[in-house]
Amino acid sequence: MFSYDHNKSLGYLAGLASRLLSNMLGKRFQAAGIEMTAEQWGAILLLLNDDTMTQGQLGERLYLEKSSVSRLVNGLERRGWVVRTKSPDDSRHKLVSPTPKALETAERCAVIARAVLGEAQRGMTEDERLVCRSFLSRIIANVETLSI
Amino acid sequence: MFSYDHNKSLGYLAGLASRLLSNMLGKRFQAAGIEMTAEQWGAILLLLNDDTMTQGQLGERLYLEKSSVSRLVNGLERRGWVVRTKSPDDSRHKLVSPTPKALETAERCAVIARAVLGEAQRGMTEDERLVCRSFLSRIIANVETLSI
DNA sequence: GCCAGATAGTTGTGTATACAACCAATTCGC
DNA sequence: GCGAATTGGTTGTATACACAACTATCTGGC
Repeated sequence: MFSYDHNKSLGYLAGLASRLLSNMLGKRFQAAGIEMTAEQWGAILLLLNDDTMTQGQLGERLYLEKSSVSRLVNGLERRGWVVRTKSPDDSRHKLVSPTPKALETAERCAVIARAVLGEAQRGMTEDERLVCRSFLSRIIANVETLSI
Repeated sequence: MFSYDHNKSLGYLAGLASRLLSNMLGKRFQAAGIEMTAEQWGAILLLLNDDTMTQGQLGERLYLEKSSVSRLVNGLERRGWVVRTKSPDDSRHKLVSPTPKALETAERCAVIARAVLGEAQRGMTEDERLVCRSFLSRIIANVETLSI
């Protein structure tokens, strides 16, 4: 007989957890009147930390293909959370910078995101959180090294 | 100043890990001449274990919205891996059953999937794997209980 | 029995993502 | 310096997903 314990597979569980978390975060944002998706939230956080980066750098940090970054930034720009400018050094680069409006919105999002993460991880010890974070980080590093 | 350690966030790491794993799995399938996506693989595994289920049951197991299941099954049907029949008991239900071709393909996919998972988790102890699996399972259970 | 409400699935639409093909700008080999 | 290769971004296309609106079927209250 065929057997494969997919339900126990790390990939399956990680995908499920992240999908459910993203959905919940998006719905909570929406319920608070904030038109931000979970993915936009991830990008805004990077931009508020590093202030300005090129789309390529954003893609490296988010592990996104450049076309995905392009469309992601379109959404952020449309909502007025970032501005796109051509780099004076290399006019191929587009510099993406967060606006004051992004900061203001992110303050409210952070409260919601912390709450969701906290509720999702309730009952877990700090030690477990650390093991899991480290595990996932190493998975990411390992998969990056794999070739097709 | 604004600060939020998103890079350390479980949701971020889990999303990244699962996305990279899905991409790699899909590419490996493709390289082996198998036209199966990671998502189809997840569904096929469930169907080969339980033989026949309704789309609703499939959605419950995969945590997918019914419209997503509908389109997922479309893809599986198109490739001849499942057949859809109306349930005789309740003609609203569509029964989804795997075909012999699905079993044959899955045997080959399982080898690839085990290899990818193994490579992704290399260097990790069995104990860490267990902690992480349990952690993610509890995250999923917790998020399910949350209300908007 | 019948009609209102519930349930299963499909289709329309919008977002997220990858890959391929393309354009524009830069850099490198010579 | 100039043409070729490289790099950064955009657009076209395809898959994956959610939500809303719809259809068809079933169930329960009466």
